Amino acid sequence: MSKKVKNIPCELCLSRKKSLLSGVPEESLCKLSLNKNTLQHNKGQLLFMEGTQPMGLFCISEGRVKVYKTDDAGKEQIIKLAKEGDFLGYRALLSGETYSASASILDEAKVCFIPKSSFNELISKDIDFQNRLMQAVCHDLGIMEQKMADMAGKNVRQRLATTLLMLKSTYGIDGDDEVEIDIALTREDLANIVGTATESIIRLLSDFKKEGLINLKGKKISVANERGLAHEIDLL
Amino acid sequence: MSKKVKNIPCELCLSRKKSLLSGVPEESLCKLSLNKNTLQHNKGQLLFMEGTQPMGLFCISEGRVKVYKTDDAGKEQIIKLAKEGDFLGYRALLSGETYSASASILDEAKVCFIPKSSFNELISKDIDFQNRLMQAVCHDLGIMEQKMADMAGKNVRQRLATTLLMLKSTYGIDGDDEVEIDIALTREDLANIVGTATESIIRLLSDFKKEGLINLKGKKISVANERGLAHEIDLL
DNA sequence: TAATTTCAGTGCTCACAAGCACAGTTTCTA
DNA sequence: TAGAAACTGTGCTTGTGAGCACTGAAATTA
Repeated sequence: MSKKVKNIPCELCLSRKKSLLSGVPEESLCKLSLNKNTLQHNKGQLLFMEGTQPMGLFCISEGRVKVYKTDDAGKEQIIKLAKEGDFLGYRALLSGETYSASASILDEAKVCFIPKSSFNELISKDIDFQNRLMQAVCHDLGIMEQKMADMAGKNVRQRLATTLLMLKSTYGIDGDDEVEIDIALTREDLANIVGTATESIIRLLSDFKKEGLINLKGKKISVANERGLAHEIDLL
Repeated sequence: MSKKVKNIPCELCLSRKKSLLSGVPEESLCKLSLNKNTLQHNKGQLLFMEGTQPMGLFCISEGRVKVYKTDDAGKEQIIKLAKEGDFLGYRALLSGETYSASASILDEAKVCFIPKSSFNELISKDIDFQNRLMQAVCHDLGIMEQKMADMAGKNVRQRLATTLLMLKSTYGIDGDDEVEIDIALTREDLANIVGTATESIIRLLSDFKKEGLINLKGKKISVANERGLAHEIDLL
């Protein structure tokens, strides 16, 4: 279940430094803090649902969230993963459309909800913030174009290698001679990122392990040979 | 080849009504007209290339343009098609990155080039324009997310049907009992939109024709049964 | 801690779609 | 307008990856 917890003031939030709010003056942050709500969510909890109207913006203070579309057949495609400091739901808010995807919690998370009006006020008053926001949206668009092209042009093996490298650089914890990917994803989640069947992911992960590219300890995946994985992507 | 032609003043341009410039006051438009250049391009001409630095914005006055990424193997994936009134290159300009794709002319076209400085001035002086721009970018992001999910979740037949319906609604000319798709695409272009091999497109088009969904007259494709095509997409 | 559910892993089969080779057609262009 | 080049169309073969059925392991929950 989700429950309301004591608000984490934006001006004191550690995740803020990683977010688009990092350059916003303290005065504006305090104002934001007054109007927002911090909620604690459990694993599996739905944050928002495809097709519904956005009422505000979500800012992740702690934990991980997956954003996904569900097709007519019920299969989900994960659009992106979000972590502490990330904004969610701004696309729908800014385009004036309904949510084009759903979001749900991957592990226990604290998420702040900023009402639409407060967000709009921040945008209109802070030109710098608005510019950074525009920059971020345009960057995201570039990422998404690349993902689209990858889906069309790369095979499952190449896409899995791409995904593992992305996960490593975002959620990697450096170990002795390997980097552990620290995010709670099932094989099914991984399949829904890569855009393939769960069985294919399982088989390919075990191939990668045999080839010394990765290591598997239960759900935990570690990258053992980054260059090798990168090599899988371009030339095969 | 590309050659410079007499500038089409923005305030008089017929394509402007369809563009993001439609709400911009005449005074700003005149200023824009003074600093821009109108160029006439032939089929095949490159407008900009992946990886290069954007120097300004392209606005299509006449004709059609394809925007595409080229992968390591040399295969191109068409990201989007642009027509009169569409802006090109704003993503790179606004994110401060290099072009993430190339653009080339599909048939004879007139394209205006607006230098970066003029575009930035317009943005900073016209809040309404900036808001519409943000809205447009966010909308594009939603489109691209959907395309990514389609690539992952739909088969080639479904994706071709989706593409044909999109082309119909954008480039369709109503005929007696069918709608002609009025854009000069080769079967290879179509394959590069759908994300498949040229042979597959050829075979599927001929299947669709046999099934009475479309008609083919040389390069021209006409949609004969829109509902039938739509039915191909969701339930199969 | 037993029972239930969810998740990981494996073998097997089959179909979609890619790729090659080649023939015929249309469109450039010299 | 003749020749070249680009594009369309068809047959054939092959491999990737999806889907099903099932076993075993791990994680929840009563």
